[in-house]
Amino acid sequence: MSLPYLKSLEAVDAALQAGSLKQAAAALSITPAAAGQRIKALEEFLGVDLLVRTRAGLRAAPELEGALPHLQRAFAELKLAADALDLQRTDEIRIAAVSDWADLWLTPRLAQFRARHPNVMFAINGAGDAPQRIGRVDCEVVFAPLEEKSTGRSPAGETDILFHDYLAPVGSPANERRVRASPDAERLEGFPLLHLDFYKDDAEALTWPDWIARYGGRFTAPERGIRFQRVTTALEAVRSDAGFVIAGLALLADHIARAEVSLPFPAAAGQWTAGAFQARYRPGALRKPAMRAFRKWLSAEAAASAERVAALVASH
Amino acid sequence: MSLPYLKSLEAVDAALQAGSLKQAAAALSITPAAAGQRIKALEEFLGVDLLVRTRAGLRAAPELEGALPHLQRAFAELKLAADALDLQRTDEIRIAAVSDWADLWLTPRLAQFRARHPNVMFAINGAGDAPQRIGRVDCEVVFAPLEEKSTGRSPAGETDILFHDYLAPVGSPANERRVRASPDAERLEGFPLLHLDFYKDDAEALTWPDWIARYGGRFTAPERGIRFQRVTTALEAVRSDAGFVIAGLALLADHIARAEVSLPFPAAAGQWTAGAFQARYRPGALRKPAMRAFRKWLSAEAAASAERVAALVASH
DNA sequence: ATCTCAATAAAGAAAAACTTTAGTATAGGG
DNA sequence: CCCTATACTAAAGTTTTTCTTTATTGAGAT
Repeated sequence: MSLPYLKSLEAVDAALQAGSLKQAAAALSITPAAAGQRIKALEEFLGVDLLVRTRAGLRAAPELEGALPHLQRAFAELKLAADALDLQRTDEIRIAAVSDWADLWLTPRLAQFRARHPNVMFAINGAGDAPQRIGRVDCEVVFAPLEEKSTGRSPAGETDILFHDYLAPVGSPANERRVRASPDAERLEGFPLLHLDFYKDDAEALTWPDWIARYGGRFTAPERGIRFQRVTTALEAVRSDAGFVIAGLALLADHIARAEVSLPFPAAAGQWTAGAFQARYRPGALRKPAMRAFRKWLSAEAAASAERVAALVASH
Repeated sequence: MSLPYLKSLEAVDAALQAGSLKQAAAALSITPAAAGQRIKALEEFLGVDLLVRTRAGLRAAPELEGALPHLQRAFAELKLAADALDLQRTDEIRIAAVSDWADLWLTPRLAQFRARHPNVMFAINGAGDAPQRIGRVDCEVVFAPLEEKSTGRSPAGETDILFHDYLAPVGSPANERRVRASPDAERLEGFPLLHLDFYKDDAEALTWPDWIARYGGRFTAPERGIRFQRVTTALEAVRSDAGFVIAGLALLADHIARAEVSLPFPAAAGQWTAGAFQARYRPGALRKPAMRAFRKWLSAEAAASAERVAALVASH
């Protein structure tokens, strides 16, 4: 028992509720012309005018009388159903992201997106202004090796590569000054080396032993020192002059720009990661306009960020 | 408050009611694949499974529980609304036709269409197997002058020209035989002339005075005699040997073929009408598949009929 | 009369929905 | 255990619907 003209009926209901096509159209987020077309299609099919257009607004035509109460109840119920399913709240974006990326990269930039899209709510790693709801996250951000397109079937959903990171030693400005004073050969002499595990699974991961071997002269037992799982905590340590750490500049670009941390050595003495930060979108998530906008924005911001790191590496 | 995924919700409701996608699809007159897609689209959008697919059929997923009663009520109400509007009965065709055409031409042929489309119901000029309903007729058949395409705007809706008619004297077979025996000059001598007003507004209308002047020799006061408004009644008069009438052969072709009436003179002694029988379809009416089929059939039948009259005129 | 606003018409563009074809899993029968 | 029938799913491509844009009409207000 297919029932055709669902959208026409919706428009009729909306028009009667709103009192004018224009307002009904606004309520349905379509143009007035489209609203008129929906209604007209049904009227033509039935060969009856369903709405009486009067100067004072719209009224139900007598032919509609029998159906109108049903219509109104039907759409009221549908609205309840939609609420129960959270169909309405299309303006919520749920993100699960590796927390360092979220804290260091996304959060500072997000204000900008939110300024442009004031009614989009976020839930990032469970926290945020969007209430907890049914359903999985819309977007997942990870640092991972690049997946071969051909490797099996893609895991359903689109994946954007945001940016690679660039690993290089980072220290506090104070420590940087001290290092600059030392001769090259023993420049790291006396500074504790901090180790960050965040990138350790990367195929091109740069460790202190690697770095020393390539650029660094002498240093006894470069593999020793405090290990950090998270970039954020390593960053805190560096800022309190605890030593140098090899970290990804992409996540720290802002801190470097604000001179909260600095590069003690030429940035060229570093290494691009093989993997990259990647955003994976749940299939279906991109149906929401808000998600499409977010994806576009995220990709653009990521590109800008990559650009900036590349410039930093080239110039420094 | 636009509510998206209306069709998805409809499919969910139908699937739960039917117990299987296949049956739901049948109920919605779509393919099972389409039904699955509708549901899947919504599930993806929400990021939740709404239906639990089990060997024993489909069940509502827990996530759906809150919404399900609303959904069911909503679609039940919609169905009521649709019934009230007769949205369902798509297989009814309402025709308003000039009654002579309906009685003499359409009705005899309609059986053939009905054989092909057994579940299409007709209401012709208010009578028929289709119940009385709201709304205007779907198709109007008139005998009228040809409208210039350019004359103003078309009166909304498509118009098909069915066939022109051919006016010529018609009589009963008995009278025909008697006429054939008479010499040409006084061949109409002694026969009452019957006058049919049906075609009188046509630009090329052929009347008895016209005919006598052109083909007929002498006849005193050819404009006198009984006048008939309708072809059917004139036909009755002719069949009871009341005299000769100038009538349209297109409507009488069957009667001529069955030798119920006959042409007392060569058919070439006649005149094509300027106007034609025309079918005007209400805008929107052709959305119904049944209407499209009817239109196609009607046009084909009309063409065949025109062909037949032309052959009759040429041969006789 | 002229202006403004809402509604309508028409055309083209965009998005949704559908069918087709092919493929996968599962239950029942040999 | 294997085969087959059945229901569902996936992907691709096509058709239909729906929407926006642009222009026009018509009614009421200035």
